[in-house]
Amino acid sequence: MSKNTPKAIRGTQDIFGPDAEAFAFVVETFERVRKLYRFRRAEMPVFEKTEVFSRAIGETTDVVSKEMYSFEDRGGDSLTLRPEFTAGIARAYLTNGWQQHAPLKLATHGPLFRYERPQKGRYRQFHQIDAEILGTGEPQADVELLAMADQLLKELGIEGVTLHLNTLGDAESRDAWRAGLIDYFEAVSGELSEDSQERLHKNPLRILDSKDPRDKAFVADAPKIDHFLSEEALAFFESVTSGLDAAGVKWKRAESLVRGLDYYRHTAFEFIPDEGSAAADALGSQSTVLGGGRYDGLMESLGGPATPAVGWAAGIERLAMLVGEKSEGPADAIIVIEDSSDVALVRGYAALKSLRLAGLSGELIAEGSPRKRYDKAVRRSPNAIVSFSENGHRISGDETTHPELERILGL
RNA sequence: GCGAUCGUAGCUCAGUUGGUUAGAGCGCCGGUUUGUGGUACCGGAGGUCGGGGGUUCGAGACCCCUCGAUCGCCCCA
Repeated sequence: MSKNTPKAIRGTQDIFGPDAEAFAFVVETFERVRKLYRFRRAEMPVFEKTEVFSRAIGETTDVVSKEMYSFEDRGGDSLTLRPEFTAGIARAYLTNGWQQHAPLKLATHGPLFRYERPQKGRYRQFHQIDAEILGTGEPQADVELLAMADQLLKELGIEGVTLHLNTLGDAESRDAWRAGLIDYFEAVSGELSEDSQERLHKNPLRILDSKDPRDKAFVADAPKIDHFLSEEALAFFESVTSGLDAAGVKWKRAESLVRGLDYYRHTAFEFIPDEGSAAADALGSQSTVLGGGRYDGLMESLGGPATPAVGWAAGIERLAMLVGEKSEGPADAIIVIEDSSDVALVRGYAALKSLRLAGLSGELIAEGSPRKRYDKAVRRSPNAIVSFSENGHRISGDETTHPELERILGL
């Protein structure tokens, strides 16, 4: 490689080979499962006005305050490469009048951008699959969404991952809990980690998540959300959990699970690898594989009418790390031209076309030393090899398929 | 933003306390061999050792800067 060749941008990836196959497998499985649950496809722009994200996600969040790819376009507007799906979907819902379809089940996937330090399972351009149910505040929407997530992980063959579930309550419950936590941690603030002293006023809920042993000592006795839950919020959560039980979705209560973005209310959840599992090992410290929750206040922050909604997103790269080796699979047939005659090549082209019209996959090997072409074909391990020379053809591979192949190729 | 480890052919890696012209395997290209066959042998192309500066008679190796990768912290999917 010349030193003149530009390098890829930090934190971006060129995905190829088994990794690309695993990536495609995740997306294809998501597409299949999403149809089973009757979620409709939507495509949103990759960039939006910056305020779409800053207003929806919250100015003080890390995502908005230091991780966005923002730039000014030629017209002087501040635009931002989407750091997540939900805000853009909410904007689309409002600006297109999708209220008429409520409750609306949407699915999408694509690239997201966050200016973070790259790490295992974390990239600056990364990819997510995403599912949302917009315009309904019914707990059955939460159940439906989680049932789909659960089935998706099963269809991907991912094991050792558990649904961790919590409720943040409604806006009042959440605010009361937050105030309670501040009181509690303020009393011992001198003994908390530096990070948590920072978090105390910015985002006290985050302290509950801390990995620092100094914090953990106090987290166990910190006030629990359950004490602050209004009757309605409690009833909502109970109806979600009983729905999950009925739908056969296994879950685990995670009292200290919070979500980083300001818009979450009520249900919050993450699918996390079990400790010591192969999945935990494969993912490293970026362990949440799928996460989301209810965001009843989000639409209002974008100037829309109060519109309840739930959603989740999952990192395609992280899922791909868990699905195991995927390979391309063998070609149905490879056509080899075994000499340099024009006759053989012409017959090869014709055979290739017939093959593909019949719905079989295949390719042609007619380059390089004729003597070595057959070896090349063998190395690709196709189901069959059809070789042409000036005065004939030969088929190798599973003999029972030869008559069928000869019929298709007109031999 | 902070910390640790690491950058040598397309890939995986050797390269001794600093010492001539930097190596191997795989892959690629060609030749011979074989001829229902992932064979064997021979040959070839491909590197300003991530980049820049410094120390030295001499640097792939030592020092500084920089870029990148990997793994943690943070954050999150």
